[in-house]
Amino acid sequence: MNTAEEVHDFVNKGHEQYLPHLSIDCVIFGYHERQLKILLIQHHGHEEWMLPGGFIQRHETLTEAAYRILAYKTGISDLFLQQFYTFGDSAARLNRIAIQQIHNKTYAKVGVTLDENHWLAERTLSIGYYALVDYSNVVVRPEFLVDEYAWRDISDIPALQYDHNEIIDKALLTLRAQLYQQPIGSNLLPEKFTLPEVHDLYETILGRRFDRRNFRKKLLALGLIRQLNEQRKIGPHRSPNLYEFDLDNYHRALNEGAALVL
Amino acid sequence: MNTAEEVHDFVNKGHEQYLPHLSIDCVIFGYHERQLKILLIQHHGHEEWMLPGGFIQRHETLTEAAYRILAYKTGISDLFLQQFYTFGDSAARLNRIAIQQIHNKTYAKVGVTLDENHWLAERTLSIGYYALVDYSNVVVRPEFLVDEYAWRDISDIPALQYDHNEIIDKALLTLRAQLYQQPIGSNLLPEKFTLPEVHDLYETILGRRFDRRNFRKKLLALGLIRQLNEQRKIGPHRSPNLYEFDLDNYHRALNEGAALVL
DNA sequence: GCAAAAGTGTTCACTTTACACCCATGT
DNA sequence: ACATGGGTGTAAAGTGAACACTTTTGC
Repeated sequence: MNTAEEVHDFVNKGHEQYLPHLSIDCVIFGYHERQLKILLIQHHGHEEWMLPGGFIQRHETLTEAAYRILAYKTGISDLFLQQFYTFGDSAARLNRIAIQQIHNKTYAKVGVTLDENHWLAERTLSIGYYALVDYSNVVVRPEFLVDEYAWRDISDIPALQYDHNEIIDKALLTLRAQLYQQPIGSNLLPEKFTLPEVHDLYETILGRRFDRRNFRKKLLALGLIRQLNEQRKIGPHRSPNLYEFDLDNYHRALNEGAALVL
Repeated sequence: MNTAEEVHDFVNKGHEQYLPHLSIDCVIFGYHERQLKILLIQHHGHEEWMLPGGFIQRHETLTEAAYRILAYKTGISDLFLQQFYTFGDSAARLNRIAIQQIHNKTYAKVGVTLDENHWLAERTLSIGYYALVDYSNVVVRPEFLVDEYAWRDISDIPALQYDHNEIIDKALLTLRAQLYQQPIGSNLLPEKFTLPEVHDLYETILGRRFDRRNFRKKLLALGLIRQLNEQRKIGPHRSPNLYEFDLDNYHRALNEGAALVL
């Protein structure tokens, strides 16, 4: 939503287009310079940050909704996107007065006050999706109600609105559990990358250290990566070899669940 | 719901008590005689079977709703219950006319016809939970709209209503994946059990064979089971030893995720 | 020549797998 | 005594973990 008019439309007629009681919240993991970050937004009139999200259109499938929202927020459509949990327990989701107040702060910008039976003020369960993106590919789209965007390091997430901290915790748990079973990486790295880059990616996401030699052996043994006959120049140091993912083996491993990590 | 009156109330005023657009469907796995079965129900007036399920009350949390529904259907409250996915993609969920017709078949029993704006006829996403129960502990509760209950072997599931076959497939996948990471069994077996019983349980759920000797070694090495000084009489054969789960280690392994299986 | 980062192989310990014979029980 | 199912140990292979020195590069 980019104009006050669109926001008015959404508030007044959104329930015709979208399903009430349900939202999608996205934990967008971006990796950059050995740091794992999450995209947060700050709505107008709020101190607290929150996860980007959206609603499900009545005519679209749930998966379509998730991809649409992600593409809208990040401009990326070819990404790793995974539903991980549906949240409906938090006290913050059951307290309608609090929810109404939060919305009213936001929509004050367009001079709207929701009454307590407004569709946006109703109890809403949230379906959590997480995405893995190459940080540097993301061009965040400005929106009328969003004052600020920020990539926050996962070790530095502030207190968020609703139960969004809990959602992030669960997303991280799921991401790490899946990383132990499935190779993830082709979405977080450029097409050609160096071994230290994949290595750092895994160490960062999992918060553990891996022996460089063993790590390389494993990736090669699984056939996930292929060494190229090129190097990268990185200043006053030895030039690292470039590698690429072997996407055939990579996707086979995704499906079969290869134990990637040592 | 046990009377026509309660059903009327539900149809006419259910939207005051329950959240629309959302339901919970339960895949209840029961293990018996080396067979893994799923509890199915058949609504009045229908050929097709379906999964037992229910709606979320406006004032209760999602988890509370799941336990309430399970306890209501099976009479069991101490069970392993796990949310595994939320379904909102199937064409069967988007076709409102088909949904309306299905409901009308059911509620014909109480002489009700839903119009197309009825809350039950709206698009509904389903949050899938699976449960593991000891088959022999379940006393299925009769309900007014439910003609039949059946434990169906997982290799013999008929075509079900809506996308319930897909839900079962996903539940099985998740159950098996979790079984590889977490020990599950204390809910599917009596307190005291023999090694062949656990062994068969695992072979049945995972659809693989395990070497008896290695299987025992593994369970004992992980400290998950304890051998008792008792045997069971099983007719004209050697009496097998009884074991019990070491619940301390068992729950530690549940949390930490011990690689149980060979 | 030196500082910084990348490259590479071997050994040891442990875990997983494979495998076959004897024992207990009831009829 | 026999049919049926349960009990048990050992050896070989494979996998994971530990470990340190050399090479390249730019300044």
